[in-house]
Amino acid sequence: MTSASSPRRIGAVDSKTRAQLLDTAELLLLEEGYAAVTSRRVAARAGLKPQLVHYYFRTMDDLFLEVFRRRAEENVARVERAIAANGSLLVLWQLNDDPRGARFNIEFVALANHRKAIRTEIARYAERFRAAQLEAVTASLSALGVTEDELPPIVALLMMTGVSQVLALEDALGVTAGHETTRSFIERTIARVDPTSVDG
Amino acid sequence: MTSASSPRRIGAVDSKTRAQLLDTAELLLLEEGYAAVTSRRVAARAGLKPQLVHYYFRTMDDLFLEVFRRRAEENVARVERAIAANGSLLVLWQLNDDPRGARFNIEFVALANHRKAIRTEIARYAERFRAAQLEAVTASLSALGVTEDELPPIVALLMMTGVSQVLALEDALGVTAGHETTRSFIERTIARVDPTSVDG
DNA sequence: GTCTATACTTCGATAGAC
DNA sequence: GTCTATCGAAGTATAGAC
Repeated sequence: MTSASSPRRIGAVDSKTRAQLLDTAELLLLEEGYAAVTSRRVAARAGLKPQLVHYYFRTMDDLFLEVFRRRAEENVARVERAIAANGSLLVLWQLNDDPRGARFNIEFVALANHRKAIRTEIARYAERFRAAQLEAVTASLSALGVTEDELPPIVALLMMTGVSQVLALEDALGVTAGHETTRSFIERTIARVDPTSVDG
Repeated sequence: MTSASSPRRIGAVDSKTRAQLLDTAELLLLEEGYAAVTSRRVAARAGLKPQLVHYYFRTMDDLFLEVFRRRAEENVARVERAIAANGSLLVLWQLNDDPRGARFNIEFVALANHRKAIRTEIARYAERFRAAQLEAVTASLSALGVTEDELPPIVALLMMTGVSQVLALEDALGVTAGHETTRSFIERTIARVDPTSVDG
């Protein structure tokens, strides 16, 4: 499905150079924010010519979408794998408590506010990711005898997601007061309600 | 203190036009993200000439900092006022559960990642804001007989902050599944532990 | 697949007239 | 305080040679 409308040539998706550009774009995104991801800067950082960016990606939006999709697919897969192996609350928390992933999210949410074409894609992923995690949280809480009334799974999940986002976000600013207290409290609480959780 | 080093003229801080530029910059920031806040676009949206932006703000960083400071001061003041009047958990939650404020935060955290000169200022504010709220949460929980062991105030605060951030962030993407459940659960829980809380 | 060359746009910032 | 005029840098994107 090589999009017939445009006469322009586009490089193969399995190209090594293409992958390199995606890696560099992601690096730049995390280090300096989405606004630093320009064709010139990505190319310079990768030691390539700027025109190659446009050879592999028709527009910069295409590049952003590919950077996003690649990591998003990996994240969903990682969560599903972890859940299949051990869907405990502790594992879910540890998957969420990932500064790099959280910063990635922040950048793309901000980018979605700037480039509307990207918003839909991110929203779709957010729903998929949410559903996968919700299933695991629901199963966990149910197995532990926690009822919907006591703590709805979606609330537990949003809390987990929210706290880990804030921790990562503040980390990026250099504000870390109370972080250790919070992390250890959460881990202790999980260990208390779910004795089967084992730290890996 | 009119910064002697530069020969360049800078407009008065109490100028009406200056305030208008700040309003417009903030509007643009919320609607289209920080990358859309350029001198040309701010001016166009305000019905003014781009050069006026540089007349009132030496650099774009200065403009961003002023937009940030203005709202930050207001936020801190609002929280302090609310706490003085009624420092209940419910009021604190309602102050945090403000989509506009949360989106403002996201944009500036992302901006801080892009413009390092702005990072320090945001971090300083984050600490101030955190301290003001922490004081109120600590007092509230203590008055309710909740011990540090049961729930450290900083943990309660980070959870509140985190959840409201995630709700606002998802709202912006158009993802709202479970939001109502979460809001009502939090409000019910607060009402349960703190019967003095009265919805306003 | 990568290069040179290039068109066009938008940006930040400044000088100087009014 | 606002205007005209203007620079130089950086951005996206395309055409066509190799």
